[in-house]
Amino acid sequence: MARRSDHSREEIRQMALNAAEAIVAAEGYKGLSARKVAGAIDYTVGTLYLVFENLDDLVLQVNGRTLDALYEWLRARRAPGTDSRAGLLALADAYIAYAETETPRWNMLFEYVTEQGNALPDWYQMKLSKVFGLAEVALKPLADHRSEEEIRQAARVLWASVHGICTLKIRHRMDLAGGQGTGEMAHMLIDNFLQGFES
Amino acid sequence: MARRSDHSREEIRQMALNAAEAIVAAEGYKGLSARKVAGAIDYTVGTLYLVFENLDDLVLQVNGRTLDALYEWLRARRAPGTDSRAGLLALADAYIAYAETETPRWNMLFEYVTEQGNALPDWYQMKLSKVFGLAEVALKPLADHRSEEEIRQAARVLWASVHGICTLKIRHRMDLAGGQGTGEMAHMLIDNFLQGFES
DNA sequence: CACACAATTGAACAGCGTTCAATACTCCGC
DNA sequence: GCGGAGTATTGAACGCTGTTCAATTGTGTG
Repeated sequence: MARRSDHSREEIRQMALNAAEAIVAAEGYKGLSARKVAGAIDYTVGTLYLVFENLDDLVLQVNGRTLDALYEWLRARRAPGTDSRAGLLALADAYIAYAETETPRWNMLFEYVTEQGNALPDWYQMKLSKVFGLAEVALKPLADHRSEEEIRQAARVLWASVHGICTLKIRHRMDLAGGQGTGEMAHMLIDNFLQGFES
Repeated sequence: MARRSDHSREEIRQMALNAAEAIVAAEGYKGLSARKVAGAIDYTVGTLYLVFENLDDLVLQVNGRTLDALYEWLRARRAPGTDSRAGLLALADAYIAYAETETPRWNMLFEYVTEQGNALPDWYQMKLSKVFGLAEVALKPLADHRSEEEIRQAARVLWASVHGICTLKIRHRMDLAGGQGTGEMAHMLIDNFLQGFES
């Protein structure tokens, strides 16, 4: 076996990330293991640890790719040239659709918790703010009487709120009698929030 | 050893739940293990499996107690006899304070995911809606021109939203430059939402 | 006092993340 | 073409995990 040199370190990295994504999609976050990923790309665990610091590092890098995919998904679905309200509703619907379509992958985005409350790496924060940026842009049309900073803050509040609705629904923390759907809740949120924010 | 009969099954259950809570508080969700819990109450793993179906069952029951504790925490901190806005702000602040004070315990509440998208047991849903009910009560003073159902929905939307803000902050998904604090974000949310909801 | 019953144990199994000495290979200089 | 240097790769090993269940031990009853 050893030293086949068939793949560069970067190729192995990409193969491993692909394999990890497939495993997560098929078996969920908990189904992921170093031996499974290694087996799927025809290498052994040892090789994986040459390319990744540890399994958390691998998960973080998969999450990085998920953030990229999420950004593209949202960008492709935003409502162009419409008013703020419609733009935000489209964005919220797209986010919800992503979470429901790619649930295990989306779940992993938040199940990964840094130990000891350490911050996430810079490149990860950048990808996150790129996603948040979409909400800021959608809110911009209201910018005439609100400061740049206020818009940024409102965008983050809305984003976090839609995310919360999404989370509780998908994790079955809102399976209550007479409950609304995720989309309805997000619309109710945005409609009422914007009435306050516009005035 | 065997059959000491020192403790009833229910006593063992309570002792195990206490021990589990202490372990989670000290080492976090990932630090929890059957052997650790068993060791802490001077029994062996086998006994644990007489009392709990499996470790997920134990986690679920710890979460049940956490929901009870959270309910009491919130109830003790709500602002009595004030208007809706103040009441909701107090509730949000209390929720945020609980999450920040009892972070590992609060985290476990949502890190536990049912496999295959199965719903959570009824007794768990009951505890959840009891907590949500606090927001409904706080919103009630606006009930004159809104239906009971609308209030229920708005309460859940607000709850999920505050939860979302809390989650992203605590999991470091909003450590962005110039970011506001959790409380400020929740206040911005409630203030703007209520302006829309009241009108 | 012995028997039956049930509470309790702890070894066993398969799998986990992680490490690292040993191996197998490739490439370079001769 | 051959030997040696160096590195990519392996896979066994360690201590941990959840879970099961035959074996053991203590208690209460007849």
